[in-house]
Amino acid sequence: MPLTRPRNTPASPRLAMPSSPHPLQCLDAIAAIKPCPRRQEICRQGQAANTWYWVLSGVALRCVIKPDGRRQIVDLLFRGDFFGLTAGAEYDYTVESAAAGTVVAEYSRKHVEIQADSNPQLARELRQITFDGLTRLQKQLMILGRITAEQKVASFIVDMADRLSIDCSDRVTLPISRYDIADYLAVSAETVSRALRDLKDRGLIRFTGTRVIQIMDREALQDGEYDDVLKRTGRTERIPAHPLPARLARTESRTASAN
Amino acid sequence: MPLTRPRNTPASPRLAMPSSPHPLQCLDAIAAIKPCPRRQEICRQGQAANTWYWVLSGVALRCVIKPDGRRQIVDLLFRGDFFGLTAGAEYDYTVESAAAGTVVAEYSRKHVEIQADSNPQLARELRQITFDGLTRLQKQLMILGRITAEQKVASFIVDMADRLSIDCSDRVTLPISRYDIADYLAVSAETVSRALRDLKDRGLIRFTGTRVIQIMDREALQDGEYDDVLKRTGRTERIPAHPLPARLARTESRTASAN
DNA sequence: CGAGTGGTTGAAATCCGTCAAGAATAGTGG
DNA sequence: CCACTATTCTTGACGGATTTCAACCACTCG
Repeated sequence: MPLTRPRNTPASPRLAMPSSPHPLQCLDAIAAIKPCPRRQEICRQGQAANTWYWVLSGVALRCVIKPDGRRQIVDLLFRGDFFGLTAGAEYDYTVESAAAGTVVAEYSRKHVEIQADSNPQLARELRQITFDGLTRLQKQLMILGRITAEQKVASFIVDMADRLSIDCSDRVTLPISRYDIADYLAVSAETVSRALRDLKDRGLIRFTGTRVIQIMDREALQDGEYDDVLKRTGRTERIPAHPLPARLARTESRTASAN
Repeated sequence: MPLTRPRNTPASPRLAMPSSPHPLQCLDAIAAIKPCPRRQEICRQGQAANTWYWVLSGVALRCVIKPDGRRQIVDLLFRGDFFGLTAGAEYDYTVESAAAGTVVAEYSRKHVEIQADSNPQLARELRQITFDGLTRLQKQLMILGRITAEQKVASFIVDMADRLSIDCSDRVTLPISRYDIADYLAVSAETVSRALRDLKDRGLIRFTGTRVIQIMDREALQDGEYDDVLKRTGRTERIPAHPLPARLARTESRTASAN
């Protein structure tokens, strides 16, 4: 399968940023493009973990079913994010697309690893990719560690703005429903709704649409409560870190399509 | 400096390494051994991430200060675990020893990476190490995602038993204080104490010492919910409205604890 | 022995999940 | 373009769970 490369072609008109190729570019030849209808399972917990994925567009949810039967969303995946990498032989999570127009590239794990054995640069990129996943998980861990639901929701908004906004407009379109946000933050959907209202009433955010938020006071959102200066330390900024492809190009208006 | 290493380390419970001695063995030459007194900082958030660490013995806490000033412990590190691997150029967490007799091995990140460039096997091992870290974080995410504090504490106990018990005696010595457990589970120390008492009163665990626990009913500890009412009632799924993944059938019987 | 740490317990206020119902929105087919 | 329906989102009320503040106990160490 020849495969149209995501880089500078299909899914999105723009997304150039031709400076650096994307991490797995040398593997395009073995990749398969897979468009996913809304709510389709891409990989399932328990299956043999033979494929690695790269999100080309849209949104995907990495989730696990908790012992009490509820769903816990462990990671949100947007364009440029990878998933499918595991420690064991099987996936220990399920990934499903969360928006129409979601497209992923599939890479054979075995082939990638063989390639990596003879390509140190690729090996480094794989390491970097995994580190990025670690960073996302740790960030989420910090959000779940917040005490009040309002703080969780506030942190979530800021995080989404950081990941989805190209410009610094502090405007963000929530990529998932309130119910999914609830499963992501481990609170009830009703609580999410109430927290958003409270944040609005307190003037920290403003709504342009049901899912479109204008951040009015980013500081207060992050700090959660009173904004002492006690935690004055180099606000660890976003880490563009590794040569991610065009991930930051025009992500803003997504979700607009369909749904 | 050839160093003695904790052979049978089960960094990843499953595919341990029966074949190779330890992942970074070929790097012993560049490692430095560092004993850490209790409560000593091993690396600090914001510092240049130039060193990778391997825990030889004892306990270490990987933690971050939350915007509200509280400490959140994001990972517990025992013998055989690695830390210090980051996506960016700086550590985005602080690691401190949590028990007397903690010893770590220090590896120069640069040297390791150079080695890995010419040693595919090492590169794979580094990947595996990182995956193990991912697995730990996801597991912790699941624990934080539990609803009640009692479920969090119960899950924590089982997790500790899995990681620390050599035999399958279901007996475990908690490696950290109630306060640290609280920071790890994002609840108050008082709640941890009460949860432990409740678990004991319900017969799910038994205390041999303040920190020594005998697990009496592992099933009940993991599943979290107590016996009757709540669980049946077909309350398996809420929100019939939105397209939840249809699984979760798994709510059926589960004999009450007894004992 | 007194100070310090770690652990436990009680009481009050608050927060959140659950249940229930109603509004707003999007999608579909005519 | 409209009606119609399914989904998503919001709001209220209530009870239970957790945080907070406080005090008290056990143990260790100088």
